[in-house]
Amino acid sequence: MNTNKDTQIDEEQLAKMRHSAAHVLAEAVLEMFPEAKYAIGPSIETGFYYDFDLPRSLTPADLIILQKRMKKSVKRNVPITGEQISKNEAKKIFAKQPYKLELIDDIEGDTVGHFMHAKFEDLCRGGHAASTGQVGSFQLTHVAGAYWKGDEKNPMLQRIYGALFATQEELESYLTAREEAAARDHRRLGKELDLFFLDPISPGSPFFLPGGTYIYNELTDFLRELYVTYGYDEVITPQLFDSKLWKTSGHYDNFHGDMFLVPIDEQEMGIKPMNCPGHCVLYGHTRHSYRELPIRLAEFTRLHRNERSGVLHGLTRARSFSQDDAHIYCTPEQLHDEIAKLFDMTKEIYSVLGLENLTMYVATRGKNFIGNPKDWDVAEQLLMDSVKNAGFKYEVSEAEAAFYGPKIEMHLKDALNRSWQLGTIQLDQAMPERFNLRYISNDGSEQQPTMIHRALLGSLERFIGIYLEFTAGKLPFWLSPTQLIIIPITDKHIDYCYEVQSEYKQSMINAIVDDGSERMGAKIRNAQIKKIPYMFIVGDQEMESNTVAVRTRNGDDLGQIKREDILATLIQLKQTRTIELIANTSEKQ
RNA sequence: GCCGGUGUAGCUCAGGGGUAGAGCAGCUGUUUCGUAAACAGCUGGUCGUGAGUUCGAGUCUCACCGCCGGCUCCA
Repeated sequence: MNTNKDTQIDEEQLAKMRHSAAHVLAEAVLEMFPEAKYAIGPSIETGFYYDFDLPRSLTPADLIILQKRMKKSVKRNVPITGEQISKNEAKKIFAKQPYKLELIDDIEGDTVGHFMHAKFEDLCRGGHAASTGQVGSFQLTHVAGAYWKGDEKNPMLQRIYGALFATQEELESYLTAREEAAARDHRRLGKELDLFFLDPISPGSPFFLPGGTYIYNELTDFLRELYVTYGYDEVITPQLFDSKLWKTSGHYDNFHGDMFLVPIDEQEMGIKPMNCPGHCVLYGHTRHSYRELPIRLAEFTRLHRNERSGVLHGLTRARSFSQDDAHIYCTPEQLHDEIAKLFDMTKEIYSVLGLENLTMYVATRGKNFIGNPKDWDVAEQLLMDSVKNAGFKYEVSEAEAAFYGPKIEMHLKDALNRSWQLGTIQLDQAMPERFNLRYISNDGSEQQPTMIHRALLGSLERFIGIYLEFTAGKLPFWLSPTQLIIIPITDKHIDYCYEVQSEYKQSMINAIVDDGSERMGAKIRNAQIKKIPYMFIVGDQEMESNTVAVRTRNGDDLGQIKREDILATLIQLKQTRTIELIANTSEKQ
């Protein structure tokens, strides 16, 4: 039930409230620091922020003070008014505000918006609540550094973030949800479930424990099955290449800062950040007929990128990672169908994983690019048509393409609503040109193939990270490192447990026996914490009737089930890669 | 890389100039139990690293490293 039915707040109104709260925040900051320089303060998805140039760094205590001052301003409930004024007039008003002066010059036209409430005035395009009393419920959350105009060459300002919602209830539920999201953080789950860890001895390079490795291998097994049906050939290429290769590919000029370069004897070599140049060498190693095309080369080997220290983030942003990478070499005529197949494959993969909420972006040519602009235009249009034909909605991200071609990006959000790019499909005419790749056409002439770079899950590390957050660690049966734990009620049931376990091992289901001296309740609790999909409880009754008592990690008690029946069910669950656990097998019979 | 925060046992954290602590985990016993924590004992730390201040430094200063939140950059 909506408690405020008289005041249904839509997104637009909410944005106005958030933007107004930013003004109230700036007012409070200026009261506290009269010499403060203020920059910009927009509304964002869950609230607002405002950037300031201040004489000292803010502390958490400052936020409490600022919030109190803001609440006072809200209580005074003064009207927020605005008007258009001439740029000259505005420059007088903001004479001591360098950031505002710069913004005035940036704005097109002769006039700018001038908004004020009480004594506070701001340069602003508008969109406000009527008064400070109508900004909703908010809380200042944190301070962070942010470059002026988002450019790292500019000075760094202090950005104060606030959460804001129409009602106190919504604000509180947002703040609670944020706290709960921490429990789904893949870095935390990685520790709790013994999947992986990171050690300062190699920053940004995860150690995969047996459990994490199991997930990784199950994913690649799944992809390899699809590679058979979709006609891919898996290859393995070197890790380390003479810098000549990176100069040919263009990486040396465009990706230099992100590469690990090492001197070896008299030459410089580079550890591969991508597989494409190696695949081009492999393609160019032999002559190809048009009859062989498309050639689809897949590779899972490790890539290394020298990510700047401040951006590393668990599995989702690592220096060492691998991709479900492949490069497709085809004729221009085949391009359209190849891309359509890629979307079929994408849909197949993501539907098995239960991820239906991919956001697609088409990224267009940026400042750094190789090749000619006309080819880019054609390629960009082809991608937009293809993604539409595949039934996906998409957005355009201007100037976000890789340097060698436009791309489709598939994004998903993590537990804290941060968006990450997973899969990508990229078109490339430039690299075949640079590597002088050819195929013999049906008229005997040499032609240049088109190249598609594609990774559908993207980085496997990043994917595993995001997927852990999506599932809160309750992985589907087939991806669970431990699928089944068998719990004896007393020691005399242990032999029977091991007997059951050996059946499962033979069927390639990962079952363990908890033969410790704890009580059954404690063992169940531990299994629950480890999010093991199934628990079999075994006591006298089960031994006598040749059954096991089945319980799921969701707390469902399925009762006693014949050993052969539940085994068949679980084998099927694994083979079909079913996402949900079977809550009650009796319904099936 | 930049701004801010932070670093004490495997994990979560207390201790803020004067003998390094708790819970959980681990180990050893005891307990043999029917669906989310049995009991007892024991082990475990160059307090991120290095300098400095001090009679004395987890504690104060500085530098470096890692991590966390942003910014920038990207799968």
